[in-house]
Amino acid sequence: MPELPEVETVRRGLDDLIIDKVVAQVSFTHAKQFPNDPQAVKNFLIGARVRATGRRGKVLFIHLDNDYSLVIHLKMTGQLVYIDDSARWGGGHPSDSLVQSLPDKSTHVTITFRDGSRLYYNDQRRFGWIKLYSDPEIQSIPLIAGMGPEPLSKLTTAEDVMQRIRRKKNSGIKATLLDQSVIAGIGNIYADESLWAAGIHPERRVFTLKDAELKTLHKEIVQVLRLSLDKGGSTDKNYVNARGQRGSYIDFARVFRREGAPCKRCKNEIIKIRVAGRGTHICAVCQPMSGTKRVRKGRG
DNA sequence: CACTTGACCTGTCCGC
DNA sequence: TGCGGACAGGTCAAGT
Repeated sequence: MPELPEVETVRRGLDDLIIDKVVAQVSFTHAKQFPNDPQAVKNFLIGARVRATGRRGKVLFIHLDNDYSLVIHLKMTGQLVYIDDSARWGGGHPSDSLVQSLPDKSTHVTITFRDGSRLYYNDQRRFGWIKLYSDPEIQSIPLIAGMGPEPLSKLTTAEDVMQRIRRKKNSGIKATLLDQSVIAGIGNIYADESLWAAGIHPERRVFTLKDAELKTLHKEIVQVLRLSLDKGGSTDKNYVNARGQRGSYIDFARVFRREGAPCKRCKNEIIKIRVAGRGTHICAVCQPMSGTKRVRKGRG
């Protein structure tokens, strides 16, 4: 489930790998994954040069030199993997097996560049998509237009984030964190991780949260996203970066997928419950519904 | 209007 | 060993 750290890791990889490449050819298996007018693809994608990469929340951009961009959402199982001859024959890193085996049956879009290198879009469950937009159109994509602030941007203040969360007064705090219009880029993993770190039960209604709790939550969101970025994101099952390599944040996770294991703060057993329709991992001692529990610094 | 639930998909795991 | 069903979760549409 690529969230902000995973998408940003892919973006950084692409930025090293595909800038200045010229698109020569595009193929796809399902129009739902690549829902583009063939004429627009022919006119504005084929022959275009990659100018820059970008990201907004969990949405990835490949900006072309003609004021068009590929807009990409990996959703749950999407991968963007770049392969050239040096990766195929010279790599030597642990992801070689994946690199060697592409394309495979999960490859739904293949972009071939003029130098023969390729960008594969793989998506086991086919929830994600790649779409060509003119740059002005991007702003009118509802998801983009309504998206909340970037949590890691220096321009985003704790006060702004807290105020946006407060507007969802009757919602549960986890549902609020997952709402991309409140804050961009958080998904199930980092919602659970940051709520544990802040000592807040995911079912707490927003109006019950004290300012100090929201302030701590904001701080922990920033820290957990930064840590994950540092670890190259989380690979649960599918996620890999643009070179086909896995991320290692899961090894550092405090609650996510740790049900049955001891809480790293109080040794109580981590349990899995269902909140906002999602599997949710908590320490019921550190994250009480009452919200009166004082959270000490974890060494997590 | 505010908020919650179901649909979209397919691979994996569990119980029988 | 095979099979049905639950489960995984980001976003949008539909429902309460």
